[in-house]
Amino acid sequence: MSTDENLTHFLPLYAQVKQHLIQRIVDQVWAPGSALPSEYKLGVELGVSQGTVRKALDEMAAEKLVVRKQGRGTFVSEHTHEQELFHFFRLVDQHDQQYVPTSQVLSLEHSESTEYESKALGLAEGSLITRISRLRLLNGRPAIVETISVPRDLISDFPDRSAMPNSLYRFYQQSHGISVLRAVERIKVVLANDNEADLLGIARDVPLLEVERVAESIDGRLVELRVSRLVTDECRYRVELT
Amino acid sequence: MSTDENLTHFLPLYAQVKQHLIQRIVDQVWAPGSALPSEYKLGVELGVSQGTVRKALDEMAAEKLVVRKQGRGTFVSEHTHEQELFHFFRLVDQHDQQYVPTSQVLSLEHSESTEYESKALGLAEGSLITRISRLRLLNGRPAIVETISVPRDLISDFPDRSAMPNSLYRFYQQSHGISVLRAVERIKVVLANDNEADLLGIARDVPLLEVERVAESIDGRLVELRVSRLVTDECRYRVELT
DNA sequence: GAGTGGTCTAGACCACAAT
DNA sequence: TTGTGGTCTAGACCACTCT
Repeated sequence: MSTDENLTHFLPLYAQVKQHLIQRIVDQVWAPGSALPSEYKLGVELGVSQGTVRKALDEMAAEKLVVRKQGRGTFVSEHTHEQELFHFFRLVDQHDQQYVPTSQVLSLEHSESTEYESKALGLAEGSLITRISRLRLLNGRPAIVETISVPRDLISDFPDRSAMPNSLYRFYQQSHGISVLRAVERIKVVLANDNEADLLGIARDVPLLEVERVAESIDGRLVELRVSRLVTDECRYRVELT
Repeated sequence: MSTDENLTHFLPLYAQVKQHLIQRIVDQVWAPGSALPSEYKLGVELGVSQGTVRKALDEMAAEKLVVRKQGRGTFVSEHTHEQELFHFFRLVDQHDQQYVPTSQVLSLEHSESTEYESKALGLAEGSLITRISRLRLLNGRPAIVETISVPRDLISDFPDRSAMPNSLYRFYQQSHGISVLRAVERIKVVLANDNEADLLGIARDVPLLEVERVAESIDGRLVELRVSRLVTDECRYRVELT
C-alpha cells in the first residue's frame, strides 16, 4: 500500500487501510468474534505506520464493525442477544424500560416475492423468498404480529418452526456470515385486520403501529424486510435523536 | 492543565481539554457560529500539544458541537434551517423525500404546567410554562397538530403569534443561547379528538401517530416538550438504525 | 504568502489482560 | 513478563481558504 496509490485514488492512506480491512471482514478472512492482528503487525504488513492503522480501526470501532479491548486486542463484532436487543429493538414500557420479547412462529413458507417485497428488497418481481410470520409477546402478552421476508439466495435453510431462534440476526451471522449492521425503519398507522385482531386479542379495525424495517448487511446487501404491527396501549417506540 | 490534574481526576488529558472547551461554549465565551482559536493556540494556552487538542476537537465534531472547515478554522455549531430540517424532522413521503413543513400558530398561552408536562420536563408541578399550538402543513395540506411546552424560566419572551418563526430551535439559540443538540422521541397511536379532526379535515376517532419529543440543550437542561399528532396517509416517520 | 485543519510518521510511556 | 490497545508528544508535509 504505497503513497502513489493515495495519489491515484485521492483517498487518505488510513481510509484505504480501512477499506482493505473491511473487505477482509466481508470476505470472512476474519470471522465475527475473532481477533484481528495487532495494530503494529497490520502496519508492517500494509507498509504504513501503527498510527495510520489506529485511525482506520478507530473509525471502524465507531461504526461498530470491530470492538477494541484494551490489553486484549481488536475483535470483529458479533451479534449478541444484548446487542440485538438494545440496538434494534426499540420498544419500551411507560417507564422507558426495554422489553424482552418472546416469539412464537406462526408460519414459514417459501414463495415468490410480491411487488411490495420486491421493491423494498431491490429484487426482481417473483424472486424466491422465505416468509416467516411470528407473534411476539411482551411480558407474556401478545403485542406484535410480524412478517419477515428474506431472499432465498441469501438464506435458504431456515430451521423448522419449532427450532426457529428468537434472535434471527444472530442466526444470519452464525450460519451464513451475514452481519446486519444497519436498518431503515418507516412507521405509520394501520388498522388491524381479522387475523391480527384475533392474534392480538383485540377488535378488528383497532389502530396499530406499523414498523417496516429493511435490514442491510455489512456489504450493502438487503437482507430482510420485516413488517411489525403492534398495539401501543402500553408500549412506546423510542428514538434518540443526537 | 497539568498531568497531575489527570492523575487526580483519572481522566485522559484530551477529555479534560474537551470538557474545558465544552464549558466555554456553554458559557457563551464562544457563541454559536463563531470561530474557536486554532488548535496550536489552544494547545499553548492549555499547556498541551496540538495533537491532544485535535483529539478533543475531533470528538466534539463527531458530536456536532463544533464544525471543522479545512483551511478556515473550527466553529461552534449553530442551528440552520437545513440542519434542523434534516436532523430533527423525520417525516418523509412515499419516495423517502423529506417534507418542508410550514407552520400556522393556533394559540400561545402562559399557564401552569400540567402533571404530564411537569413529569416530562422534570419540573415541579404548577411551574410556569408557555404553551404553543401549531398546525403544520405538508405540501400545503394540514397534516400535523402540535403542542409545544417550554418552561418560562428558560424562554420568557416568545414573539407574537404572527411573528413566530417556523424554526423554533434556531430562535432558542439566537435569542437565548440555548442549543438543542439531543432529543428523545416516544411514539404511539392515538385517536383524533374533535379539535384535531376539525383542524386536519378528518373524522373524529381517525387514528393518528403521536410523536412525543423532549428536547435537551447542550448543558443538559430540558428545553421543550413537543407533542405532534399526524395523519400517516401519505407520510412516514423514518428512522435509521446504525 | 500566511494561516488553518488534515494526514502521516516515530517514539515514549501508561493501563490492562493473559501467561 | 509479554503483548495489547490508550495516551501524549513533536515534527513534517499536504490541501484548502483568504487576502
